[in-house]
Amino acid sequence: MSRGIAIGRVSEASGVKVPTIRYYEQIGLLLPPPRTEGGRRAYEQADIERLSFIRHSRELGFEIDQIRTLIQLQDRPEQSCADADGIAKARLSEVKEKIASLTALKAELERMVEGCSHGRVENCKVIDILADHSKCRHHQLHAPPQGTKKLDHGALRASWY
Amino acid sequence: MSRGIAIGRVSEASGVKVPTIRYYEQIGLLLPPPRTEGGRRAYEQADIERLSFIRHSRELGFEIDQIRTLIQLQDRPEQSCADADGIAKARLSEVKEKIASLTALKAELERMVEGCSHGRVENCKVIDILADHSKCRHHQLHAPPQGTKKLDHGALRASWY
DNA sequence: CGTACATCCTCCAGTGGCTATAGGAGCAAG
DNA sequence: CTTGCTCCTATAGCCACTGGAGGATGTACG
Repeated sequence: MSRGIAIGRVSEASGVKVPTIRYYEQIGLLLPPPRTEGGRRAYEQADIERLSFIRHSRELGFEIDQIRTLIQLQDRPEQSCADADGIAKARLSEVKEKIASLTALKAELERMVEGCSHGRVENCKVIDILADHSKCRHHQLHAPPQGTKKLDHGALRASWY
Repeated sequence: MSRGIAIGRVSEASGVKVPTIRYYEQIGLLLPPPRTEGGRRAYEQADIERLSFIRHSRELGFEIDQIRTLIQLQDRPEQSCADADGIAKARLSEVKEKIASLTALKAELERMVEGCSHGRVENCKVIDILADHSKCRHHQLHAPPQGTKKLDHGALRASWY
């Protein structure tokens, strides 16, 4: 019995949801495992570890393509780790930038909320500041992170924060 | 001559790209303007102001649906601004949470980068920490923001940061 | 008046990283 | 043998846009 671990167990053990595991296989991030006679995926312990690696990387905000590179590096332990270091450093400066942006954002939102007289909309600081950009202080907040080609196409996305 | 402002001018003046303006019209965020004989959109100054409002709101990370509500409020100046205040406060606590998450993330990335011996992958702290989740410190980092229905479906999205 | 060129139009497909649903098959326990 | 759980594939949807094809319109200049 149990030649291979079922996808549900792998999901539980790795913390990656079942459809996400199948998705990772589809995009070539995870090797297709052998199947049982009935056609079900039969994984091994190593797959759980790989998925944990992927999950942790995603939690740290690395993109799928970067994770692909990191996995390749992991599979060649005799290589230089300069690339891995570079990826991590790039991510670190992204994170620093985002913290800076969000901190400026926080200041402005606080200004809005504190200035709200809790009366009617006509005197509301929240609406006021939104309507008149000149009343705000973060004019240069939104330069997209330098050196990212992938995010360029989504200039104003809320999710950028 | 110039009965109405062309979409290109509006785009320039508001800072919202042309296709995005058409998209906003499509999803009902912006009223369809009258057209010229040739079928081109003819805007007024008020549209530029509305688009500036939208852009600024997006920059502050508000979602389209929230902006819809904010616009409705703006159009009824005699109403209470409690709703606007609520939206801004909700956004503020999201931002605070994200700053906290990112700060934890930054700490872990710094630990990875500092620990890197700049040698081979087999001794690389970066790969090491990614592979073994127990070696990291942010286990409880990623509870999705409470009270957001819209973001629930993207649990691990990198863009969340 | 003709022509070159900028700007506009609609429609549709693609982005990232999944998530959800439909419609079915496999499999162990009672 | 039936109940109920897990699994399978395939497809569509999410957000907030962005980009391109292929064509129409408007304007500046000769």
